Amino acid sequence: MKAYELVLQRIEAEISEGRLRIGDRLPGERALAERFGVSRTSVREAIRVLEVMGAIRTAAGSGPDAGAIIVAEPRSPLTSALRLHLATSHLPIADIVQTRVLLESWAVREASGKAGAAELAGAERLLDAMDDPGLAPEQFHLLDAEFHVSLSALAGNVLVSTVMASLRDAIHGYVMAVVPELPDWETTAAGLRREHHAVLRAVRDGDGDAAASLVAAHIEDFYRTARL
Amino acid sequence: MKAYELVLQRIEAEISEGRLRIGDRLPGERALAERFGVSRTSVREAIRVLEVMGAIRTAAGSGPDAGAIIVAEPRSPLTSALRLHLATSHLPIADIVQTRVLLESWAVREASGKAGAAELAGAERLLDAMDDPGLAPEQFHLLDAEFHVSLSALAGNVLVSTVMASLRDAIHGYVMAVVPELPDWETTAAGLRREHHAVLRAVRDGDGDAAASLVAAHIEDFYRTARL
DNA sequence: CTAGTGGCTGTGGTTGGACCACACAAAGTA
DNA sequence: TACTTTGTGTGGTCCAACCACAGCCACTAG
Repeated sequence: MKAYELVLQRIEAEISEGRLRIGDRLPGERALAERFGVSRTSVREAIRVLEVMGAIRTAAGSGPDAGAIIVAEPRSPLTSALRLHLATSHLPIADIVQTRVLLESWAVREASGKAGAAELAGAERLLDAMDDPGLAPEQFHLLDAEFHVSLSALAGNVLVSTVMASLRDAIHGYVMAVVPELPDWETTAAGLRREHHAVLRAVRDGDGDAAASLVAAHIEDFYRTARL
Repeated sequence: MKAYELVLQRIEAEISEGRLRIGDRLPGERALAERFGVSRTSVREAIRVLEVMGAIRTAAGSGPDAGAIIVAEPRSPLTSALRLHLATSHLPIADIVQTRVLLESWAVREASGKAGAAELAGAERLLDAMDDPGLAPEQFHLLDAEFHVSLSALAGNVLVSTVMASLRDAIHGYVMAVVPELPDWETTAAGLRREHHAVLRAVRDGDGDAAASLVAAHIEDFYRTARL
């Protein structure tokens, strides 16, 4: 077994057994190297891996925020992995869109009637912000992504909403590359706004079936228009 | 920007632009270090990350299989990330089960009628192997996992089947830990076998709705029995 | 002539040591 | 009291070696 794998295993075990919890600080790299009987380099490789996996956050310097701190950021590793495998062309964009439709329509159906006014407030605020007619496409899409993610979060499934967010992040670049090609951005945006409001209304009214089919059509329409 | 991030970015860009394709070999670590103007250490950290992300495979020695080779193994990073975040207790098992039900019932519905005899042959062979009454629980569950994954693959969505496989892998340890607690393994196994055959039959007959509800009940039943 | 053997070479894997930039904390100073 | 300086511990980076490994190749014993 490689040295960094050993370190990885040991640290993961400590997290698993609850000896390390979120917010805790790992010992310094030099201390870990000594404890595990490996070089600091190997410890660093393990730390790197944990960092890109979203399990820890590192910062130099001293003080309470310095060092390697246990966090739970499941979104970033999913996003990176998706982006990377999208790049190898072994993961068709069509599959991503299909998965989005699947997850998101399930989420809004699940959320319908279940989500109270307080939970819906965040989504409404995003829609309000998107109503600004002077918004640049880039800003619009960032808000759009946030809206869809917050909608998915209403279903209360951490995994689903995390995957949703990662899917959005991973294809964001592709979407933005295609926006300038659109024949009429203003018209497209107006349609998107209208559809967003309709979806949110269905969720608020507790009409799960309507919300699901609306959101599915909304997503599929956009990708058809964008020819992705 | 950190040095290893720069290396990561450059290599990812080369993959993205098609200059590096699956099966290609990366230049040696020493050569990359010189090309990017960083130390070999930083190159190695980037390589490590790409490795755990399932984008490359490394091997020492010489010959055609040695060095860092571009691969596409999207399953392993998802599995590791899930396992890791499962360990931090910020990802409830219930969410994973719910997601499994969601994805898998969609997959079998999609596959119903679409999958031909050739595609179904693999799944049937697995069920035959699971009919062996002397099978140990561990072996049974490995075959079980394979069956569910091959079932999901029938829908033809790479992302969905990959996520499915990762979900199974990530919770495999939890499942195996609970099997010895079951009051009567043989009875449980018999039920699982029966349900598997029923699901496969529905898929073969093109009855998507039946297949979806059968597989959903199958999964939920098992986790209820296992009290996970 | 063939089969085996040993060294050569290039690969990733690992180590120890050195230095840097950073950020806070504490001691010193106006 | 308020500011400045110094100290200390953190991660970030680099370097120069050495190891283990695996293929390749020339040499040698049969």
